[in-house]
Amino acid sequence: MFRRPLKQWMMRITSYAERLLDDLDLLDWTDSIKTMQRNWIGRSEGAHVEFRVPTATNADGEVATISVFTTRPDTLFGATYMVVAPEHDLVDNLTAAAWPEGTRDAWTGGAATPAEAVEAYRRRTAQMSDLERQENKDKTGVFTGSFAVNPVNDESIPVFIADYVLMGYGTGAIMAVPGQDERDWDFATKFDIDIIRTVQPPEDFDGGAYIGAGAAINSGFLDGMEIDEAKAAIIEHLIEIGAGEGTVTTKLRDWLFARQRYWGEPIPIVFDEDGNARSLPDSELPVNLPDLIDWAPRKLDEDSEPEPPLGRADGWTTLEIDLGDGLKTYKRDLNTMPQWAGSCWYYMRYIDPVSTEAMADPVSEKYWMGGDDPNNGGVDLYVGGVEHAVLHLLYSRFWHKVLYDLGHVSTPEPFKRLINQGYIQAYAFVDDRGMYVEASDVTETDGRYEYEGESVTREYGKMGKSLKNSVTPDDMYRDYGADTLRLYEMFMGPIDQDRPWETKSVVGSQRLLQRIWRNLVDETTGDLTVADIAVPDSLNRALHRTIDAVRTDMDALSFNTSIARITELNNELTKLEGPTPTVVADALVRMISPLVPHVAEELWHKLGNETSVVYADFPTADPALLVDDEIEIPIQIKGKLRSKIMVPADIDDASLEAAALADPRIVEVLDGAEVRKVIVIPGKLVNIVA
RNA sequence: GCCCGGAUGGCGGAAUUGGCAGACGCGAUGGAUUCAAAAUCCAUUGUCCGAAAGGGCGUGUGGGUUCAAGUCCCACUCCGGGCACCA
Repeated sequence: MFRRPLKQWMMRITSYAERLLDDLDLLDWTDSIKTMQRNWIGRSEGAHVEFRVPTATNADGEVATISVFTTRPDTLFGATYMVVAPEHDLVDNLTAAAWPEGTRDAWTGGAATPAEAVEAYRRRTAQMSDLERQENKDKTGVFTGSFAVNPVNDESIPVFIADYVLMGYGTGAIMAVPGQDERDWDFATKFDIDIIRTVQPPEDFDGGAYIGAGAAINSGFLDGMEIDEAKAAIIEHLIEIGAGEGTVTTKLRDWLFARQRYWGEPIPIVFDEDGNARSLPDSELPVNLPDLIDWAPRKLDEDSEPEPPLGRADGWTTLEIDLGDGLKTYKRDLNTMPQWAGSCWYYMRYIDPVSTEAMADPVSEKYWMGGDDPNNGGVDLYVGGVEHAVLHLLYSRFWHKVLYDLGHVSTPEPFKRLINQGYIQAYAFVDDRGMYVEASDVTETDGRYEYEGESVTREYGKMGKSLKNSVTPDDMYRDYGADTLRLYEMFMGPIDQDRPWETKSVVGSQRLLQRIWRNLVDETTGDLTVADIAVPDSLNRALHRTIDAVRTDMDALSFNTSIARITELNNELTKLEGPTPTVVADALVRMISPLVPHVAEELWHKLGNETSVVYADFPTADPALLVDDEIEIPIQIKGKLRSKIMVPADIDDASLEAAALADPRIVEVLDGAEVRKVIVIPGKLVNIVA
């Protein structure tokens, strides 16, 4: 195995970073997903600062300058060394011919010259995987032999290379301020570099780097300023002396959009004999994958040019075409697109799956995406797992914004409302070596768990191979049917909450369906037990309260409480003597049809309907039946419930207070005590302070 | 380490703006039905004291605000998820 840098296609998502951040405000998403996206984009404000290295030159032969990004320009006076990433372009230029006089042994990595030290360190870094680099937080590095000049005080400070500075973030180089940065503190301590505090820590502070608030010290004209003030002042100064400016950086990197795989959309680019990329005309699109029998990559050694699987497609890798300057032979790009290429905009095609001219007909697009109010448009409801929080949902937003800028879609955002359904989690079991064991083979006796005779401890987490705790719903489907499975899953709890897969109470969902069935159908004969009779008043009120509640709850995707309300209504039917009134049966079946489509459909047809229940409207509550003439009001004394009274629903506050104070139970409890205050919440309660 | 989310009976969970904690279901207990059982139906079920009426306590822990706190504020604990040398 060896690592090889490749030249590949990138999408410049970073140029959309600000808009991806700002437009989160347009979205009806949870704060946690928005936060994850914000953190992923990782916007931070700071400054660029230029450090001259008088002894080195850049590629143009001018005096080399190292540009750094910092969020703490106010600490510039405390910069006692610099670090550039080992992969940084300037490293070769910065590497001095010999160790300067007085170079400490620890800085040289044991090498005779800076060039040798740098070479050895870079080789070591290149051999480490990114993972190893992240895991090993011990600071390492070597001195380049060069010194940079701190632009604010002309101090000479040593320049190191070290792998704790990442090429992919900021400028790939830092000014190190050990007094105010923990990583720099660790490095400076290990390599015996000066530490100058530039923020006054509190008196009781006895730690290393101090990153809290405080007044500037040892910082010339900044002394005494608080951090924000100092930042503004130093940036102004840097601009004046031409050594820097305020700037914004993001963690978000450009998006690597090429894969060296067979399965994927081929990239519609060809190369001429000089290696210039040319895009293919519409008439050549789409570029289809060639048939390949063997798509394993060719065997390579360290010196050969890497080649993706499509390189094996003889007869496809080149084509003859006239791209405006005569018939010529071109080489195709052999990379394919990542899976995101499709998932970023697939939803657009649902709008119009038949158009051969466009992604979607613009009129349909505008209608379905709500483009009449662009800032409020997008897919009405997108339900998906939280695992898509930062990749799919960010790429997709970016892609959609590009289409928006090109005028192909009418809204700046693809998904208006997003719901993340919770994970179904499961218990996992660990043996005494700390290894996970197959959860399905664990047995429980009296709250203790055993696996192959050994005692194991129970944990809890996301289902998957690593925890060996996956279960499938197949058994439940086989034993109870699809409707019961659906109903149970929705009844288990709020849609967005993680919860354990626990199957003991599924029988309750099955019972509900059976009880609904028996309230409408005679089990022995299969005949309807529904009659076109008047609905008793109390049942009618219960029906309309249920309709009202279920409508509200379903709108809120609160299926568990919807089901509870339906259960209550059905319990009323169970208590009812005689047949079920038709209007109740009709409304009940309409209400359950989104939850249990198969059972509902069958009942719907038994009720005499010819067309499918999916075309039936959801029932509507009669507002007149939602209000009662008399209501029950709880009466508290000093916040404790002491009695309840029935009063007319439209009672005024004074009468309610009088009724409460006249209640025999209250009179008894008060026992003549002085009433200091009475709080009346109309229609809710009365609280007496005595 | 940092950022999100969560904690309510034996269990899953319910509770618009602070306003009757425990809806609905599971489990459990008792009863009806049955030769018997399953299934079904009815009743009880936070906990402690009490025969009952009724009362004390009670939403992870400790404080606070309020007539009133699961809900608001402060400080923690534990659990789940994400990110992580990001300057």
